Amino acid sequence: MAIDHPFTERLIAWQKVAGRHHLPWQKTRDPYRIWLSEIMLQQTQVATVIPYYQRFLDSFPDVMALAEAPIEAVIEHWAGLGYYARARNLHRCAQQIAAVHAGNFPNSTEQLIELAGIGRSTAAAISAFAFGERAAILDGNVKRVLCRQFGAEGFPGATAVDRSLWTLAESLLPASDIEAYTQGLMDLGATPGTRSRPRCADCPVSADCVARRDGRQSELPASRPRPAVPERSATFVLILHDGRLLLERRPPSGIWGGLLVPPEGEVNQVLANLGLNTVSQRSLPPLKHAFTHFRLTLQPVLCALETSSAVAESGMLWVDLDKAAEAGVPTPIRKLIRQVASARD
DNA sequence: AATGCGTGGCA
DNA sequence: TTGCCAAGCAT
Repeated sequence: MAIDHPFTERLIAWQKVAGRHHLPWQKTRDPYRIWLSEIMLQQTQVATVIPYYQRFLDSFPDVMALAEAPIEAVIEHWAGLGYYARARNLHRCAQQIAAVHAGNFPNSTEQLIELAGIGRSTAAAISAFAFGERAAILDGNVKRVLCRQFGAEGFPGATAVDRSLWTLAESLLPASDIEAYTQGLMDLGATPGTRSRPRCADCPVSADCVARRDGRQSELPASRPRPAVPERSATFVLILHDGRLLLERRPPSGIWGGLLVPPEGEVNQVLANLGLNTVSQRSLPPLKHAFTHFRLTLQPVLCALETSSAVAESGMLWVDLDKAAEAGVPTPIRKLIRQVASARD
């Protein structure tokens, strides 16, 4: 006979004495009631579900009553609970059970998962609680518990991480006591193993917890990666004349609001707008700069003016190249100016 | 494989 | 105030 993992043993023992035993859907092995609770509890907290669960059972006491009810009545009972596809699938599932299974819930995860609205985790929860089947759940609570306990890295929403967590969840299943084990996982995530400020002193598996050992409770599980920031590029025209650089002041709001920057835009367009003629134009190496919400590649172009065209437009000013870096310019512009200044020396 | 789906609680 | 996310699933 296989020996359970220490995590599994401790969790089962803890659930029996310290776990939840009086939730409305725990007083039964009726698969209908367990199924209803599992669907309502998808992405929804226990306290929110309880009143809906009781009203729903009052109106639809068994799967046949639900199957025969009009969809409008089902939706009406679901209103306010959110994720309304769950209600439509619930009704469809009841009708599938009525038609295909003669009104009796199938008693294996394999068959349950074929039904509308029942995925891998919900099928496992139903078959564990209603039929004592040895099957692994993996909901948000369990992911959090496993990531912390075993130090699993990566965002659990990513496919590869999800796969490895399922494998881990399967490997931890107990030889017996699947009900207490499954409920214990949920209870652990709900009570001591909360997302923020977990109460490790009350946790039955904190002694072996990798996150606690390393003080990384707040880092595990990893949060959703920030959406890729947009990439932008912009040409900045560095116009030099008599050892001075032409700058313009940005509008008060927006990026670099109120700061001085060289004119931005396509080179010849910028020069034409300013009524300037150049004797030379030279592209400098591009410079990357990261903002919070986008990344900018600055493409500097160095221009030398014909003397006769050295006339500044309004809103623009000439700044000594040696002083320009300190004249209230943003960091990447300061870098550019320093490069240009040192290249002239 | 990445998104959309509802609502409420929390920091 | 805003962002994050919860007993996930379907597409």
